[in-house]
Order: sequence, then C-alpha cells, then structure tokens
Amino acid sequence: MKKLYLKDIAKNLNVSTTAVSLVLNNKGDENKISQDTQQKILEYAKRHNYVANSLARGLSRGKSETIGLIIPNISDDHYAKIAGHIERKAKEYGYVVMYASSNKDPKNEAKLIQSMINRQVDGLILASTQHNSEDIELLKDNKLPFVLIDRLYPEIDTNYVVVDNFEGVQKATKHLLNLGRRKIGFVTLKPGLEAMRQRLLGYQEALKEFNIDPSDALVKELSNVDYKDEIKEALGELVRFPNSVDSIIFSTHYLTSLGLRELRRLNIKVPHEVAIVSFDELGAFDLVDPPITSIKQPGADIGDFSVDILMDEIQGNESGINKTRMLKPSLIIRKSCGAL
Amino acid sequence: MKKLYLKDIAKNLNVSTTAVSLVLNNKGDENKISQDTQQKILEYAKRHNYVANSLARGLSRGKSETIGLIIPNISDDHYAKIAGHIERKAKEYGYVVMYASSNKDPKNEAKLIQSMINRQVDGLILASTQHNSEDIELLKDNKLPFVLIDRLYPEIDTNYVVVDNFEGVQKATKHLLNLGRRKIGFVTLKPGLEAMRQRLLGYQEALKEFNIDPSDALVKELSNVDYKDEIKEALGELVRFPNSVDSIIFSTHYLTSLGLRELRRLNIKVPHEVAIVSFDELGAFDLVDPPITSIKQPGADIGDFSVDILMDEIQGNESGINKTRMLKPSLIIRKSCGAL
DNA sequence: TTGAAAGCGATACCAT
DNA sequence: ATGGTATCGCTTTCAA
Repeated sequence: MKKLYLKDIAKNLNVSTTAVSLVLNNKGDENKISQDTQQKILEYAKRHNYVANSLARGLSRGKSETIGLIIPNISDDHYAKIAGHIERKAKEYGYVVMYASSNKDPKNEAKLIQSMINRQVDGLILASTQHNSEDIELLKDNKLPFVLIDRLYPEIDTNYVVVDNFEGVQKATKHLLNLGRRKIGFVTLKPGLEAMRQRLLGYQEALKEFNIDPSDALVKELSNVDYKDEIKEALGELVRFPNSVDSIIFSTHYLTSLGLRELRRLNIKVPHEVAIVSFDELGAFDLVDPPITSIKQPGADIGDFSVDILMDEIQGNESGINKTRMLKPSLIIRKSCGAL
Repeated sequence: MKKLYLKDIAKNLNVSTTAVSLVLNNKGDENKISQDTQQKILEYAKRHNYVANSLARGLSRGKSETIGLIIPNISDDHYAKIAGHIERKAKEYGYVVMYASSNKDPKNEAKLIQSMINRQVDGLILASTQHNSEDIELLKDNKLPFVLIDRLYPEIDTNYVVVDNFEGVQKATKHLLNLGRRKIGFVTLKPGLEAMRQRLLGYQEALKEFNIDPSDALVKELSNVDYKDEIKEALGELVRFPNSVDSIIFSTHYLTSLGLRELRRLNIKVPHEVAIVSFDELGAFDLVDPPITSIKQPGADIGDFSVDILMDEIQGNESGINKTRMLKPSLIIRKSCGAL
C-alpha cells in the first residue's frame, strides 16, 4: 500500500489540491465547491483511507493540535490520574498530549518547556512545583497558552487549576484536634514547593485556632531527594520524648506510606498511640491496616478543567469561562485518625 | 522577543541557510565549513537562543523524533510506571512521547494507531490487550517500527517485551499448593486479553502438576466493563458451599482490591479462611491488612527495553540487540497467602 | 465554482 | 568551503 497524498487524490480526480484540501477540512460549502466535487473527493478519500500528514498541516497552519504536559513524575498516582483525565478531555477537542517528567528539578523543567515550545505545542499544562517564575516568563515571552496546576502565583496573572491545600490540611488538623489530639506532628517536604508551603500554613493555622503554639519541633521538613532516609530519623524524633506526638499529618501520600512502615517498625500502634492523616491517597489506602484517613484531591476535575481552560485560551475565545479554579479537597475519614 | 528563524540568522550573518543548517546540525566539519563561520553561527544561535521548529524539521527529514505510546489506561499503576520509564529512556535518545489510552477497546485502539501514524511518530509502543491483529497489519502496512508490550503473537513476527504471565501465576499457584491449599479459586477477566489467558493457563497447569482437576466452578471470568459488580457475586459463589475455596488468586491488582473489600464485607478472614495472591501490585499492598502476596511485574524493564528495541528499529540498526524479551515476574511473599 | 501559486520553516542536493 | 534552490505535504489567498 503506497502512501496517498493530497496531491495524488487531486490528480486522480482531476481537481485542484485546493478543492481537496477545502473539502477535507469541511470548508467545501463555505467555499461553494459543488456538491458533486465534494462527494467525489470525500468518497475517494474515505475509500483510500486518506489522512493528512499532520506535520505538514501543522507547519502550514501554525498549529500542531498537540498539548504538552509537564509534571514532576507521571508514575506518581496523583499525576497519573490527572494525566488520564487530561488525555481524555484533550481527545474531545481533537488534541493529543505529549508528556514529560521534570522530577521536580527546575532546570529540567525549563528545558522541557523549551522542548515543548520547539515542538510547537499549542498549549501547555504545567504542574510545576518549584516556586520559580523563570519558566513562566519563558511561556509568556513565547505567547504560549498555558495552565498551571498544583501551583499558583498570586502575584502573577496566570491561568491555574489548584486545590486548596491550605484548607485541606487545616480541616484535617482541626479534625484531629476535635478528636482530642493535641501534639500533632507534621511531616512534609522542604519548601520550594508552593503546595507544601500552603499545607504547612494550613496546619499552623488550625493549631492557632485552638490556641496551640505551633512548635517547630513537631514539623519535619524532609529533603526532596533524601526523604526516604530522613523520614526514619524524623519519625524517631517525633515519637520520642520530649516530643511524643499523639498524631501525625503527612503532607503527601508517599510520605504516608513510608511513615506508616516506619511506625510499624517502631512498634507504635496506629491510631491508638499515634493517629495519622495523609494528604492525598494511594489506591489501596482504604485497605491498609488501619485504613488511612486522607485528604483527597479531585484529580478528575483538575485534569478536566485545566484542559477546558487551555482550549479556551488556544481558541482565543474571550468566553466567559473562568480562567482560574480553586478546587476543594475532601477529607475522607477512616480509622487511622482514631475517629472510627 | 520576536521569533528567530533559520533564515534570519543566515541573513544577519551573511551566510547561506545551508551553512547555518549544517552547522547547527553538527555537520559543519564533515561539510568543511570554515571554523570561523561555524563559530559565528554557533555563537549567534546560542546568543539569540535559537531553536529549530521541529514541525518543519520533521516534515523535511521525514522524522518527528516522537514516539507514540498506546496503553489501556495511563492512570493505572502498572501503566503509569511503565510510561514513566519509557519517557525517561526516550529522552536519552532525544525523543519525546505522546500517549493515548485505548480503554481496552480494539476499535479505539485502531483509531489511536491511525492517529499516531498521521502525526508521524517515528515508532510506536503498543500495550494492546485484545487478541486482534488488524492493528498489527495497519502498522506493518505503514512500515512503522513498533514494539508490543503486555502481549505477544506467537504466530506473527513482531518485536515485543512481555512478562511471563504463565510462569508467574504457575509459580504463585504452586506456592499456595505447597502451603497446603487445595481449593484455589481464580478470579480474572474475560479472555480477549492474551495476558489473562496466559495467567489462567498458568493456574491450570500448576493444578495439574499437583494432580488436581481444574474445576470450572472455581474460575470466575468477569466482564471488562462490569467487573466491579460481578466480582461480588463471583466471590459469594466461591466462598459458599459447594465451592468453599481456601484461597483465591486475583489476576490483576484492581481485582485484588475489589476482592479484598468484598471478602471483608463477607467477614471472611484472610488468610485464615481464604488466602489470597495478587497478580501485580498496588503501591500500598505491603501495608494492607494483611499485606498482599503479589506477583510483581518488572515495570522498569518493560519500559526500558521496549524503548531500546524501538530505537534500534527506528535507527534501522541491524545490530545484535534482541528484538524480543520475555521477562520474569517475581513472587513477593507476604502474609495474605498464609505463608508468614 | 475552481485552480495556480505563494507560503509554512527547515533540509539537502547540486553547483560553483 | 559556500550558496541557490527544490523539496517535504498541506493550507490559503487571490485571480480567473
């Protein structure tokens, strides 16, 4: 089967390439191509299974019908879920998505953005994690439509879809406080990650509302690279005198997994001795012993909304659609917090 | 910042576009462009942050430096992990990846393949699930290099990277048998999925080795769409007289999760009354109560090898690299099988 | 209604 | 060593 090109079909049908192109792009009517010709072309194309080379089309129209997705790590539950929804939604618009993982490295991130730009993506969804605005400049310079997820820059005007990290943790912390817990530890990652900062603030705010002084000793900020090792020591310190926490909030699902393993190793009863709450979930958290109380992010909405917004930007619609979304996470109460 | 094109830099430097293109593609030396000119061009390009439009380049060279990835569902743990490795590896070759989810629908799959072809991907990694070879024909017709993962066609000559589903389940089944279990249920998805068939065969083979007649009553094949409902009934039947299984193997991680929830609802003690083993893992399976014995797939290897093979194909190397790989899954023994 | 022809931005062949 | 220029496949303007 030899490849069939636009000009082949024009030649074989004795019409111009213009006609063929127009008809195949559904512009036959508005350009008053006769019904006869249209039928002929359409049929021929269908019968021979013609499809345009989208590189050529893209080059010609200045549009690739591709969007880029840059996230810390596609293998992570949270991002994988979002990626799934982004793809499904993008497909509705006839778009396909290219993804790339930044591994939380800002340098990497900048490179990836540049790479996406070269590849002429029509828009970008960026789950940048570092609070670093160079990449944003890059995008603005290139006039590339984009939507931020997982992060927002209050000081810059951007489109974004984020979850309310602050409120999520605040609610969870208050939940623990209402259950009578008073020495609440907070295990998180070092700042840089804006989302992490918000989560910490939510924790501190809740404590203040209960007139408890947030103690630095109860907050453990782990390095983004060595957290697997550091968490052991951190937990050791939290459960030992003089800290002796009665509960711990982990700021992300993988810290929860790691933490729970370590608590077991230390032979600490959850939730009896130490209650725990996780920000974000892993697939089997409801089956864990004990089932993990979690702050759940609306992954589907994050994906869907970000694509909707992006498409709106790409199409240049000044439609009424909101270009920013602050979504609410929900607290799923299970046994690990000591409530049930 | 106005966009800079190849011809701009040629004009500004008073050289030909040819020279610029050659130099920028590291073909300066082999084409004997003077060092002076080369320096000039390189510097100018760097200083002005020039990068080629890859659509144009792709059109011109007939290569997009993009590979396509078609999988049932990127949100699934298993595929997300593979996708991560594929991307990392592809990046090493200067490639970027486009993904699309087929949702296990063969029609969908064919469409996606066509779409990838239109988009001029240089190669395709396909985790097709249905035993349907039309898509393979499509690929061969288009002479598009591809690698199959998760499936193989013994009768067709293709590149593939698969895990030994048969042996994995066989090993797990024998493990249960060696622990004294005799009435082993098998919960899986309806055939069509080649991998699923292999798993079933592995189960049956192990039973035979122990001189046990594989009973159809102990095998529950659920529909790909309604498995969430069907599994409840299936489990009810398995644990009730006359079946009364003493153990169950679930042929995929999400069936395990669902199944475990149902067993709990039925108040059945795992592993005491019914031991369970899962094919494939979910992130927190080691934390579940009881920790789940699982047959673990080498996701990293699947991803890495498939890209290596694909790149070899794309580059047309007739190098010695093996174009097929049969990887071994490993049995991770935890408490749910009753061993510990 | 239809078609010729000029792009889109880069590559690479063929001269010089 | 360097430069013109045809070419990749499609879109789109403009004239007929």
